[in-house]
Amino acid sequence: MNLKDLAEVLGVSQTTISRALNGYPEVSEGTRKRVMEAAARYGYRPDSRARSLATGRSMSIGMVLPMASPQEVVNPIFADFVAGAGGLLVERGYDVLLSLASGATEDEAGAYRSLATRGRVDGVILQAPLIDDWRIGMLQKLGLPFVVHGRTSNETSAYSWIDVDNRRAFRRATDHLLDLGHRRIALLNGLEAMDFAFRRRDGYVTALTARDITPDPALMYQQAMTETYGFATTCRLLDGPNPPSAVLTSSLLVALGVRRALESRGLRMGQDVSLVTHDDGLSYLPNGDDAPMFTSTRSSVRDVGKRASEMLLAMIDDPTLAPLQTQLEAALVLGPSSGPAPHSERTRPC
Amino acid sequence: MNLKDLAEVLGVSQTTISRALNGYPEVSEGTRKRVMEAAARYGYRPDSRARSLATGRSMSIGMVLPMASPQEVVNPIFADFVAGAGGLLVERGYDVLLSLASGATEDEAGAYRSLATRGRVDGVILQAPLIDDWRIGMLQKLGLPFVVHGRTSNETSAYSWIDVDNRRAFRRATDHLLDLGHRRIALLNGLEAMDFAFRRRDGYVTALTARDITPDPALMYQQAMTETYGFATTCRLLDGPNPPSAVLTSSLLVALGVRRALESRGLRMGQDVSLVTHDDGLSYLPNGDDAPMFTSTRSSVRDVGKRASEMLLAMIDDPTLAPLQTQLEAALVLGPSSGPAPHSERTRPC
DNA sequence: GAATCGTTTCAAAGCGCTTTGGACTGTGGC
DNA sequence: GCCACAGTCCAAAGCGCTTTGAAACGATTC
Repeated sequence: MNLKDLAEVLGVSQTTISRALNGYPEVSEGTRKRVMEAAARYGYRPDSRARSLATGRSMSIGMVLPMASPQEVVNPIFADFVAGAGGLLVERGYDVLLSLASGATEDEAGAYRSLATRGRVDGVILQAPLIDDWRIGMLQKLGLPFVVHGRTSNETSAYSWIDVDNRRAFRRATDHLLDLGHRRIALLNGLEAMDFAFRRRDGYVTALTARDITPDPALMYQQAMTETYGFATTCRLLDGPNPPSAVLTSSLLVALGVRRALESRGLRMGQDVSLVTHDDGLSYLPNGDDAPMFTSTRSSVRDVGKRASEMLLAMIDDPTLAPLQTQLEAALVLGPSSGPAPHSERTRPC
Repeated sequence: MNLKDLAEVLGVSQTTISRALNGYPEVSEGTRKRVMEAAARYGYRPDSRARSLATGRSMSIGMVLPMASPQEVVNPIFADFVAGAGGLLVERGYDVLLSLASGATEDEAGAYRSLATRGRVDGVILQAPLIDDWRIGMLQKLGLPFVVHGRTSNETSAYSWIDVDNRRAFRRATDHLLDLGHRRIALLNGLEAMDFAFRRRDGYVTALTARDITPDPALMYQQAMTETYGFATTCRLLDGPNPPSAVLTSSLLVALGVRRALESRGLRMGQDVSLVTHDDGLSYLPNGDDAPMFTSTRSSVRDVGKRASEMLLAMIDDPTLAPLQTQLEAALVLGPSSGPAPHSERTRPC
């Protein structure tokens, strides 16, 4: 059942139906009611391709998901982010168009270009920006509204982004540990080509140097954020000559590994060794059931998704809008995993 | 730059350009070359909405992502599944249209109906089917090609699905533990409204009864699959009067929790208590770095995603195709987490 | 030289919607 | 009785593509 058929059945013009259904005032309430009832009865829904062609709006926002090679990690934040954006998107009638791209730069560039020039989406959200990210310049050239989830340090031009203050979060986390008397604090970071990881390290380093502690490269690690990374690295650290009394990790998954390393050698978390982690509030990875198990810098990815979609839709509604920037603060949530530094440190082999 | 402009520039008809670009034979090689060069030079890309309107093909496949309430868990499998499907989709020029829906049944139904009747997608993939799932009947009525990732036990009609043999996998896992002498085996399952969880329990129960062991309800749990669920449940079990000597879990995340519970009380995994888990091969949750850490029933979600997309595209190419069914076997991967049942069991408080 | 044929190209008719500009009512003011 | 004016409705022109049916053109055949 399409518009033409429905018009015939009702004996009115297509214009009238379109107007009635889209809430225009130039149609009497009686007609509107008749039209809406008929539409419901016959299950008529306007074809979105045709509508989109006519209006120039596609009613969907784009995201490019790089398919990592089998060894690489697929963005674990993705589903929660989209779910967070969902509320507003549903309300406004938007869908998410997911364009896959191989890891290759040119393929990913092609994916963005394709989204933009073929009119598939009204705007895009860019995930996981790197310290140097060509995608931002490219999207600017394409003239498509976009919001970056995160930021790019080496980008001087103005663009819209939403980001947690990762630097501050990790500075606070580090300060928290320093306040507790810790002096040797390990950092188990994510890959530092990612801008967020870079900023976190910066916050960590800043906090240390502010207290005249020289950051020890032997305490700083960067790797894809998995449980085994946390475990193995912590074991190595504890076996080393000068083990840390506290660990700071970029992901709850890594923190789980750190905790395992501690327990495996009978060290009490929060007493013998303290642990602070970043917590994205992922739904499948809760930080404890009611009370938190880890002290964490907490920032909900769902919430970021929600706000990012708000920003993007605002920009779509009004393309003349100046770039929007939203900086969020991560909460420092205290849990039992951090406590005063012990006076002496003793370790057993892993 | 659109088709009309390009035709003017080149001094040929729109028809010719369309044919040249889409590889039709009715165009001389010379013209084709000229057209393709011009298209590249001017960055012309056909508007996909217009093309889709003209061809009736939208070149995208749909998935509905229910946005769980803040407390619920967003499908953690999602990103890896899509990444798995990505290779073929990219190659064939398909995108994924993600329609969000609140948890409410009617909203989700609306989302599917909308995808189908508005012509937004050429087919859909259905995730996480329940034991009783109205969505299958609905998609059949809508007449849109679809593939279910998983199955629905209470559905008699024929439909296309791809699924791991969860029953067999858990039967084998249970048999493996039984062979090792374990008699009290706990099952930490996912929510059993989900069909996969239901089948897993069935496999587990079947294996037990085949050896004249009556399944003990006190050893069977179902819950959203998180680390704390594994931890807390295992602690409770170990504190109970008759603790299990082995645990079978539905997710690596849960297994991590079980392991923590064991370690927290000094029990050696694989010796004092054995552990077998299902492993979806999620990229951010590897089962060990090179050697597996857990004995597991392994089935790669990425692989399933790849095959599911193959099936769906085949059905889209040929709508007369009879429903396709693919059953995959999970590999039983041996790791250090399972070993012979100890003769006597001793536990300390958690 | 006319008829036939294959190759290459094109004009125009969709696809199903929105939206512009205009037409057609009935009302009230003068 | 005429004009202005809301209030309703409609025909038709897009949106940018694909695809049908036909035309133009040499080349080939008889």
